[in-house]
Amino acid sequence: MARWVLHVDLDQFVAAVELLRRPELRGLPVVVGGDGDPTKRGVVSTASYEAREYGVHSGLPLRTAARRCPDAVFLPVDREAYEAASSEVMAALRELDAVLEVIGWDEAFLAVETDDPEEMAQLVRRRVREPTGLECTVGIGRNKLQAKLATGFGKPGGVFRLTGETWFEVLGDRPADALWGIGPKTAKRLAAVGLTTVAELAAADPAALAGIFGPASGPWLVRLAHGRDDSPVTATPYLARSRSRETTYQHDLRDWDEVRREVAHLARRVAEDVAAERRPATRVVVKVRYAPFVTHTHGHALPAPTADVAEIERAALAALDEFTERRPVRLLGVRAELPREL
DNA sequence: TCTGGGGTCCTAGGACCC
DNA sequence: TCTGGGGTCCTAGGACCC
Repeated sequence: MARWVLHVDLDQFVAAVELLRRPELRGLPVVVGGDGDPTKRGVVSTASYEAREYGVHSGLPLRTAARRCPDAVFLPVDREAYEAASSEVMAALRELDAVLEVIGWDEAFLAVETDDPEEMAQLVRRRVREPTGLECTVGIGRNKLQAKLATGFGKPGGVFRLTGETWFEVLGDRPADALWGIGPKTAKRLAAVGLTTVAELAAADPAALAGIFGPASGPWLVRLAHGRDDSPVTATPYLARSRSRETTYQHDLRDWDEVRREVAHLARRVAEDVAAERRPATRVVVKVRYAPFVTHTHGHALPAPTADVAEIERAALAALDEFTERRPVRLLGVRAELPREL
């Protein structure tokens, strides 16, 4: 029997959960994001396939979505509902004879031993659909990278296999940012040195790219373009490296006393989250996004690791004091870093 | 009328030490 | 008379992902 990696990805997950409890919306353009009011600051969390026809997609400002698709039904984000649905899906996947690595609300890898991965993928789709009513796509690969990329070609509701034998045939002529980990900025820098497609990046000299992108990132980009990935599928429980809270205000804050109160409030919420982890924070960082969307951070290591609310609040306010520009503020955030071990 | 919230990892530059 | 070189830690910022 051969080793395969399956990547399971729920189709339009957030919208699908909403459609389950509002079947009357099926077939309509549905947009989930913010508090459901498309005149406010916020972005699209997930758009139904019908809404995507209008150019509405995740990350799009709600106001833009409303302009592109005025007839869409806008719904507020309901985290708890999605977390509950996600738990159901992951529980169903855990029933399978495979190593399960959960990588998000709506995504997971499975390491399986089988001679018929397509049959296994269809089994996965049934095992998810039966208890939850949710559809998913399954990508098949020899490693996580191949499986993850395969999923995109199987959507929606399909199964797709991508291996070393078909990698360049499927992806060679695609733009570099089709790869998992290459975004618009890196794609642009690659294009500037004449590397536009996956095949071109794969043929590039790792040492030359190390000079441009750094000693780890340069060679990694070339490995990525070859579809190489030796990271294991691991069921090891996830240990958070940080906990953070941030808020974009509907109206910019101009009063710095209010900014201080908001940072204190965010710090207390972070401290509660940290305490719930039963691990101390080692560092506290404050983020300020000014009205023109310019973002800065200041932070310090704590004198000693602590989960104490008052100490974390004090550290956050001390970090805030390092911001000397008192211009209108659009967003405030507080992040606590946690030790890697424990 | 712009651009959420919660994360991870990498890089670069300066401090500091031997 | 010219001030090396390497390692590591800390901090800020950037990029990316879901």
